[in-house]
Amino acid sequence: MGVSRQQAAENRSAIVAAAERLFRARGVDAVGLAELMKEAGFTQGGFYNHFKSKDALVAAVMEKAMEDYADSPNAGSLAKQAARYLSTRHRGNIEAGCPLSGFAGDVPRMSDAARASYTRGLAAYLRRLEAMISAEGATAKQSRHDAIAAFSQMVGALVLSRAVVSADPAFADEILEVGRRTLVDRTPSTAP
Amino acid sequence: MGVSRQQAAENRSAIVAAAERLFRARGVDAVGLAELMKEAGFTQGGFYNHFKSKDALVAAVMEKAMEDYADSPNAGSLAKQAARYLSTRHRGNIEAGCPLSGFAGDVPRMSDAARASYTRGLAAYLRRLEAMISAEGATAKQSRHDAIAAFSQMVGALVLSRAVVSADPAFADEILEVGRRTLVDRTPSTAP
DNA sequence: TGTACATCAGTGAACGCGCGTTCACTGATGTAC
DNA sequence: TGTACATCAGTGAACGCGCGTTCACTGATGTAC
Repeated sequence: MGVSRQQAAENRSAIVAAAERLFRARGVDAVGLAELMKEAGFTQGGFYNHFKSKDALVAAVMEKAMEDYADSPNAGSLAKQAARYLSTRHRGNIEAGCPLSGFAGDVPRMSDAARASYTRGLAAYLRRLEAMISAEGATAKQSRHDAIAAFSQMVGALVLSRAVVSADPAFADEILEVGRRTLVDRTPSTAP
Repeated sequence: MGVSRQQAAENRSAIVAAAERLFRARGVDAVGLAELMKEAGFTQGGFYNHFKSKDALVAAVMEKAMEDYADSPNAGSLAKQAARYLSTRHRGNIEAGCPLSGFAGDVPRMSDAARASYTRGLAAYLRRLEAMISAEGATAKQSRHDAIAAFSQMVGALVLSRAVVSADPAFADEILEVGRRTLVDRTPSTAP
């Protein structure tokens, strides 16, 4: 068709963005390239002008998701972050929510490149939580410990709540509620 | 071939068992019926003598996984249960480990029947944890809260550790280690 | 207890379909002179 | 600045393949008498 280099780069981004949405909502294997390209506004054949395989796209999606998430704004305090993370709104928004929980279950089955991106993304996010906890007065070591513990709690509660929400919404809400209470009311970093 | 009813029932169980292993290791979509039936020791065509569709098999797998897990032995105390749950051994054994974490990420995309089984299985497992916490002296309400919080922590830590273990094993170990410390050294149910 | 027949779990080939990937072709963009 | 040509992102049809599912057939099991 003849398209400027800038336009081509934008088109590539559109493919990655469409793929991220579809992959998160339905899983990588359940989304075909034809559907994906159509969703992004192109025909099937153009895919290989941008990626050498579907696997390469998956890696690009993970890279992009982690990059975007690193640029997302902080809530201000760990308690506020947890309250937002463990909201029904976030639970319902798997397509655009935290990719660390959205992709967590699928990552072990992805390519080396995708897993490496995920791992870097998780490390970066934990550093953000650490910084927030540090700023609230904890030691470095304690901050790291608390960040990992708090995020495990957040991811576990979100994933479990999502797993049961359609079959038992009240149960799903209870899981989020307990998570919020645990993280918000926690004794602030004073354990030995 | 002509096979007794008991033999047929055993064969069905073999199919479900093979499916559970393969589905957990590679995901439902990545496993074909031909491969699955071969793994169970049969030819492809026989599948539909036992299940009306692949979806029905998935539901049967979930039902069976939850039933088996309900029958698995307790570790004795919450601390011991957590130590076992957050071991590198359990992390490496996704095929036979806790199905609540093994399937957690995939459940939202499964059929109503599979999601209902999962939800019942989670509720049952939490009741077991509650009973253990109760026995350690907590009130009923506090036990429920603690069970949900502890299990969220366990699932989150295990899922995250599995996600990063291949790219950064030390990081993965750290996540498990923090989870164990948090659950084992926790103040025992004395918060308001 | 013995015989005749219905049942149904097994086999293995075939079905249509959508998958990931390849291909020949188009034509505006970008470069060389 | 203008012309000639190479580049390459796009199209859309086609490739082989493995998918879930269906089918006709087999023959030991289980039932009826």
